[in-house]
Amino acid sequence: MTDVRTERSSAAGQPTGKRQGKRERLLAAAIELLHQEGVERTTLADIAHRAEVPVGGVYYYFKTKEDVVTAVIEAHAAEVRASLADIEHRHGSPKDRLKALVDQFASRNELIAEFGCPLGTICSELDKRHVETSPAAVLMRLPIAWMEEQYRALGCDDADELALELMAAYEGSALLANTMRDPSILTGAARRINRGIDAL
Amino acid sequence: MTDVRTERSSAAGQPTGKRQGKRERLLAAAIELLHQEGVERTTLADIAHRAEVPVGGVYYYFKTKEDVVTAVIEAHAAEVRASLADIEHRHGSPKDRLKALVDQFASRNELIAEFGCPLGTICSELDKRHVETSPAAVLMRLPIAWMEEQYRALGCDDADELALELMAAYEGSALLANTMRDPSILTGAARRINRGIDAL
DNA sequence: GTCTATAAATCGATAGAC
DNA sequence: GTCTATCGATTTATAGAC
Repeated sequence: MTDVRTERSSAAGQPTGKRQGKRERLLAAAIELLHQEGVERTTLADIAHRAEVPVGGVYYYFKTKEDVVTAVIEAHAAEVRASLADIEHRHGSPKDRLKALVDQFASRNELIAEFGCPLGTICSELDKRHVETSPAAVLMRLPIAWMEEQYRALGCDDADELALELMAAYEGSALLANTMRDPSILTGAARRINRGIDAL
Repeated sequence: MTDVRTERSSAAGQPTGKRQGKRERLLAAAIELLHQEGVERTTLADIAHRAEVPVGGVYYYFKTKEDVVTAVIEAHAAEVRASLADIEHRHGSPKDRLKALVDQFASRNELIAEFGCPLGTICSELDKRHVETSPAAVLMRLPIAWMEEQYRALGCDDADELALELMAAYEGSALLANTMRDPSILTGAARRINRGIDAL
């Protein structure tokens, strides 16, 4: 639906200097499809087709489907880390930083009402593959640990609980907004969360 | 793992009087597996095997896999309705009723940390089947509408928002508890929610 | 190094035996 | 009415051609 072309013709550190952005296209397609269609319902053929890459050719860039999932998780983690670093760079006070994160959440309300939170849905789905430690759990811990830092900088003793509460409020609202297909559930949640931050 | 045998040898309104509890066993197995393994990962063979019914025999009791899913949703809805009716019967005041619901949530913390909220996970997963109105959305609306009634009886103008907030806090905490495999996230959430109800 | 053709396995569903 | 045997479609993965 949306055009996610992060093309960069023959750049980056590939061994041979003869690569177009095929791996990047496959990864971008996988990120979209795993979010919109779900991990289990997305086939490698779907990914290859959206990336405009030959169907069997996926296995040249990824060993297995689980490798694709791992790459998607790492891409999400990199994006979250970059977002948090950007917020830290743009805002000095912990309160402003927390509210900037809430604002950033709010900028994707329509997408989340349609397909759910990218982090939340993938965590929920990957939990069903009973691996010891879910590889998606790191995605959740990134923003939570960061929020805990901010709350701690504000002098809150229960910084860990406040961070969990904020994330839970957001993820729960994302689930309800997605289930009811109603983005306004997320705007209401953002308003309440911001009010709580101001009242600290 | 847990024994869900709602056996009732040849009862209920079947056309012929010659039915053991096979359909009931299949439904009970489906309820468990859809929760623990997920909708997409659960096969009809898995369900038949857990119900100790011949593999192909599922199709005598259910037309298609989607029919099984529909039956599971309806079973969940019936259970939720029964729980809410029971709470209304046992408690007179809206505050006590809301807190009784939170207590009931809390009684399943370990199960939820292991497999997620049965309602939340099925809503999240079924949303990926882009049907107009998700059949699982009714599951979410049942407790939300009921909570809204209680808040309205307490004289809250923003009863709808309070109900959404409570449900979101619970579902978000369930997702985090499941992702981190930590039931204490749910006990912390329940404590906060109860505090909010008392402060009304 | 890249991709086509195909193997191997799995799953939903059906036809028909008992 | 109940269930066995099997079909057809799909999907992951590989072997090997170019």
